[in-house]
Amino acid sequence: MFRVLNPLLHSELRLGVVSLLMGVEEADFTYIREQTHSTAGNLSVQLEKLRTAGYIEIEKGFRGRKPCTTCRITTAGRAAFEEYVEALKTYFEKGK
Amino acid sequence: MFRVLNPLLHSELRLGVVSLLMGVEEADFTYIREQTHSTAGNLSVQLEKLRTAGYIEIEKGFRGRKPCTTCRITTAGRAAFEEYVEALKTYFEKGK
DNA sequence: AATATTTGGTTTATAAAATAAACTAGTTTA
DNA sequence: TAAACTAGTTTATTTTATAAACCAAATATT
Repeated sequence: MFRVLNPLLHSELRLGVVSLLMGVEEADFTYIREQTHSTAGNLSVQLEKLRTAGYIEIEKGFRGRKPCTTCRITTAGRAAFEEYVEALKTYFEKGK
Repeated sequence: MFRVLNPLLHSELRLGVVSLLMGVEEADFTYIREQTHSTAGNLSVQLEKLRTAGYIEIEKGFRGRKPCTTCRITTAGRAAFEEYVEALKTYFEKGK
């Protein structure tokens, strides 16, 4: 009846990050922090978890002379997100 | 962009319970435990949280001579569930 | 008829997660 | 050049979820 919800995605912030990255080529740390209304500390921790899981890639570079961390979703990340959506549906569809 | 997800509902087990109760008049403890594949201890704790929040009603009675705890969703519970669904959509709709 | 087992849970303890606070390194501004 | 800001990381704290231990009553077993 109810499918298991991938705990890595079933977190408000990580879900926001992945959802955001699903819609763009890439996004940098500051932009993600703004869009998700998260603190830098929390975001840093959650991005690292997503990276460890292989759901995103993190590239540390520079924009001008300032450091700039860029994130991109991976194929595995996309698949996990889509699977999560399917699992969630079991909580909202009538009966089944 | 991303709406806040009610933390009381953003929990796999509590979401399962509420989702289940949305579709039925009432359900007893054992049935809910089976359907959600949860342990009695965990379910007991989570039901109490939902009750405290006013999302469900819990009635302790007897079926024959055995105790039987029956749960029902409240109007507030329904509203919270529907609001949660709307909030979730912001994580899955393109752009917006 | 005593004793073991099962039912239907609750309470308490532990593990895991999210979040916040403190800190670092370098940069820009006054 | 000192203060304040940017862009984060690391560590500590709080919260949450989950599991383990427990309890009372009912039923089944020898």
